[in-house]
Amino acid sequence: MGKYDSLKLENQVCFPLYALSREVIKLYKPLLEPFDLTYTQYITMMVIWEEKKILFKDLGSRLFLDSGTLTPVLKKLEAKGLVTKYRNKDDDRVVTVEITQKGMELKEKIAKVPEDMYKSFKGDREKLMELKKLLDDLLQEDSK
Amino acid sequence: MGKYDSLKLENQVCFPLYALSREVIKLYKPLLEPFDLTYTQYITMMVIWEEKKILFKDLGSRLFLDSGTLTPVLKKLEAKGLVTKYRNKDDDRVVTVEITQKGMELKEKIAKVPEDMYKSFKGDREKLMELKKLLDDLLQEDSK
DNA sequence: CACCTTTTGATTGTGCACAATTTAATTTTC
DNA sequence: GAAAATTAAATTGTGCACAATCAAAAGGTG
Repeated sequence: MGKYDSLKLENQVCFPLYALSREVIKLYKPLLEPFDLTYTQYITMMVIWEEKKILFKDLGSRLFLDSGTLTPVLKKLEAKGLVTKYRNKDDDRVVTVEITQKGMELKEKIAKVPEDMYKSFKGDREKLMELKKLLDDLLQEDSK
Repeated sequence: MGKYDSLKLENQVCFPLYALSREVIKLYKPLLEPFDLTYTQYITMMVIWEEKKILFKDLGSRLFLDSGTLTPVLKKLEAKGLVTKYRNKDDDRVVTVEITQKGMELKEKIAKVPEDMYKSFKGDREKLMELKKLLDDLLQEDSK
């Protein structure tokens, strides 16, 4: 191995991670466009659909996103009428995010997106599950 | 499996891909800061270090980045004196990007970054190679 | 050769992503 | 219980990332 081989793009692990991530998000785009959601808005809604009501702080740690990213995303989701936000009565610093009726209705309509995404995948499904396991492991390792 | 389980964040493959990608880029930050490079600038330099001279178009396809991203990145690298750009004499549309002396010198100095990154990784190295293989496969599949 | 299509890179506008700072409120400490 | 430390979210500024558009140039077609 040459002196600078470790500086070659093809020898990086992070690069295909980064590139594939962006490529997959591009695949989501046409599926989410009919629902007027970006990918970040979509994964944010996923957590809110599951929890119905969640603290801003917890939402951030679930998504690995900080307030600088999440604040404007939630403002847009609120403007679309999908969620509401309010400050805690006991502790004014704490913000709770809650699903609205309209937000729940979107969940019904959008339920086919993961299915469509999965169907469009032509490769080996075993490998995909293997990949997910490796990623989840590393992500957990990192967040410790 | 419940009706909406496929809409749960934990069941997505793309999410850990996206989240881990960002986490790893964050790990690069303190390593690249002494060299005044962002992660995107770093991987761009990687290709230019390897090729010495490369067409703008080819650089974009290597990095999976379009001109809207790459143009300003290269402007910054040029402003730092690491690369030069010039238009082809025969075809004025075509831009060539070339490494400078200062750019080559940076390669020497930065050579320890991949090593440091690898050393800082505490997990299973076998798994990391397995991950890279899966990612490279899927990325190649996608770009076909 | 004039017209049409394609190619190439730059520009514009929107939406993250995150570090750093700020503001406000709460908790801890002495 | 006032000062100090901590916490939570918002704000600010920088840097991508990409779709859409544009402008210029090259190449193909009749």
